[in-house]
Amino acid sequence: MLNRVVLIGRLTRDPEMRYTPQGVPVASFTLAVDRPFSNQQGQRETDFIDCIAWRKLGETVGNHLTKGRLAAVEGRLQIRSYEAQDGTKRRVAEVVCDSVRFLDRPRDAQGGAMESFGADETELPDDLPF
Amino acid sequence: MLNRVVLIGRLTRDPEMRYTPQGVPVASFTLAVDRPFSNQQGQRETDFIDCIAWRKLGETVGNHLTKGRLAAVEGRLQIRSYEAQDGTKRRVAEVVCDSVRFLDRPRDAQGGAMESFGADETELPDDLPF
Amino acid sequence: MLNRVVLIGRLTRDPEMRYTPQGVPVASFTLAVDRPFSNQQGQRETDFIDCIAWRKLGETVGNHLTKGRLAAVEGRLQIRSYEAQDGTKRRVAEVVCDSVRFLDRPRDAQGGAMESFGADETELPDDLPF
Amino acid sequence: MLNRVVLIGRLTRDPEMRYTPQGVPVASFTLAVDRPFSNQQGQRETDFIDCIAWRKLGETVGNHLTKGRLAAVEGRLQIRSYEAQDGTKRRVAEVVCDSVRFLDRPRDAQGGAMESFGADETELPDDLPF
DNA sequence: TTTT
DNA sequence: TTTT
Repeated sequence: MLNRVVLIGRLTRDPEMRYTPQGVPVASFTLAVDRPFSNQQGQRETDFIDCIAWRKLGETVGNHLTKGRLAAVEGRLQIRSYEAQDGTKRRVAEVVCDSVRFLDRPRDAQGGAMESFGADETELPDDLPF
Repeated sequence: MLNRVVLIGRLTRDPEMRYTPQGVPVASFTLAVDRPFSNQQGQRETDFIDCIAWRKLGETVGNHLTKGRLAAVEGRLQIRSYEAQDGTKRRVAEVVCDSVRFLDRPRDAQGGAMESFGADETELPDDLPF
Repeated sequence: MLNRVVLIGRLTRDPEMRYTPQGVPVASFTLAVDRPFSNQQGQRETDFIDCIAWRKLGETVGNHLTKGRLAAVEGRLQIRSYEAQDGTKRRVAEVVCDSVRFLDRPRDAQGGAMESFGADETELPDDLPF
Repeated sequence: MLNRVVLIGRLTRDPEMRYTPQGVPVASFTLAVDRPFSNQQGQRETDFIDCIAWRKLGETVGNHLTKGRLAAVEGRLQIRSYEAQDGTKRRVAEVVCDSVRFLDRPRDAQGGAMESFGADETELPDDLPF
């Protein structure tokens, strides 16, 4: 019923772009998200979380995000089931992004504002000041 | 840049419907959200949080939610400034809803599924199973 | 850096309790979380999301939650890697709970308040009313 | 019952430190959070959201955050009611922080990791790798 | 492996 | 009262 994920982390590599047979773009990337605490050996651990972004948001991710960049992601956690080549059932967890914000390199050479993109970006404000 | 609020609480009264001059519906309601801890006097405290829902989501809220109902709200926290009658500046905080889920009365008399509404509800899935 | 998950769903079965060699309790359960949209075949899909709760929160979950119950979970998404019997690397995703709220059966026979438990539950308020 | 806020924004000024009569530190600051959409006049709007951090987290905020810094905040939305000098009831909204992450200046001169602080920071991991 |  |  409710499924909300918010992550801040760094891309482990450049996003991978794919296109459906219908030409719908989808970007895949992995965020390295440090855990808040050290483990019992005093080491900082990291979760490597797969993310996907569809359509315009996917294109924006593919065009602008690169390995090492810091990003904030909002989305929902999706569990996909599939059958592996050996016939066993496997499950894949990934965050389907509703929005992706770029948190480093806040200003580009032309002095433009920090890039920030949402799946539902539009010229119409979400609430009108009537 | 990122502004995400998730609340679960009960409506303190029936939602109030208004319409902009252009006829855009907007529902206002207040959620009573119990704090997780008791205060030093051993009393449970409650935050009364104002929420608004625009357009179709607003109509759904106005048509289905009533005083006392349990709801989960997702949205963003908005601070509006205005001038009071005495000329002083005031600020109002409210959560602009992206989605509202109804958490009690899970099945109606006809055995229908639990009602659940999102601002961006559509027949198109957010991610296509290609 | 930041890793926050909020879910509302129903338990697919009773929680499973385990204890570490040191006696630390941990409860495992799976939430069925309906997706907000129907897919292209007009079917409602569901994500089955594994959750774990440690220590006192785990005991509370084990003592009170049962198959079919509606719950709200807050936590962080953890990806664990392990080696399968066939020597291949596998990954498991699970939500490590910070808090679990029980959303149905809001009042018990004695008229007590809705049960609600957090990992950090305490008599000390998080912010003091000085 | 559930009250979760996640914000990313910039401090509008240096945090203000106070101490309760018992000596408990509390830091107050305001985050400027840009809205994702432009309004009908094509202007980007901003929400100015008051935040407070108690105890050790408050001290860390006071010691490290300054005007203009980019930060991610997790917490809960609290509505405080009080009586103004003219006898009218007023309400104040503020986010009580559970954790604050510093998002710019990711590495210090010594090459140390990005600073990141949580109210519940500890050497004990939240889940043990048993 | 799945809940309503 | 506001940040970039």
